[in-house]
Amino acid sequence: MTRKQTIQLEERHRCPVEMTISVIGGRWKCPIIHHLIDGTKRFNELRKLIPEASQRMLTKHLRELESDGIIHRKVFAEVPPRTEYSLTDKGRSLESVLWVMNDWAEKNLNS
Amino acid sequence: MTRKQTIQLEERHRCPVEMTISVIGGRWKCPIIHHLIDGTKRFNELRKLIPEASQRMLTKHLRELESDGIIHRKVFAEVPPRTEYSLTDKGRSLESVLWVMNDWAEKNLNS
DNA sequence: CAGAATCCGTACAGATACTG
DNA sequence: CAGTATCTGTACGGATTCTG
Repeated sequence: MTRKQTIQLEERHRCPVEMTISVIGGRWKCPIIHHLIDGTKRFNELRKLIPEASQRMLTKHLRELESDGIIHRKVFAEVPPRTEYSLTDKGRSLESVLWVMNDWAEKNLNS
Repeated sequence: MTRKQTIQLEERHRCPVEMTISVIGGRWKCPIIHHLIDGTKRFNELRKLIPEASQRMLTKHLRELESDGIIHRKVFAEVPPRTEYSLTDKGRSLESVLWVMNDWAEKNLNS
């Protein structure tokens, strides 16, 4: 077994904290989750709410959040197409975690 | 001003949650903090405790944690040189945050 | 409307060699 | 011992164009 394979193996069982970071750590994942806490949103709504994110990155992060079970993606077979994104129960359970991080930052990073 | 407005306002710059992630989000920062919770460590001790990290990356992340005020770096003017790393108060205050993230992952990412 | 595909520059990360 | 310095590869992110 090569060193690279060993590392990749170890990467699979990172510590839980790092797994949490990998779920919420993307540049646009916090904004996405935050806006979905307010309610279901369509793709272009999210684009307008997070204009700094390119469409490619928004799509990518939405797909990652979906495959991590944080958000639900519902596609309507219509013309023109419509897609609605919403938080899953797992996604909603993240809210308290985010608040803890939020409060820590406000207390300790008053820079 | 409501809590929600606070978040949205800061989001334009970077929301507190993302600031927290930027502090602890590096590949080796969690392992470093974790080992320093157990007590002060020298550079080569950390290398042995986190062998998968290259020396360059370990140094880099230690410096970042230092400049974020999470760890303290004490250099002894000796030959051979000795450097001791320890958590600051701010660093120790992170522990509860990490536990919240840890617990969330264990509950929700049992994959 | 909600994306997929492509191209491209930069930042991040690893390996190796060197040093006070 | 505790780092630098350098070279190199890769992954990330942005901009643009195309499509069912």
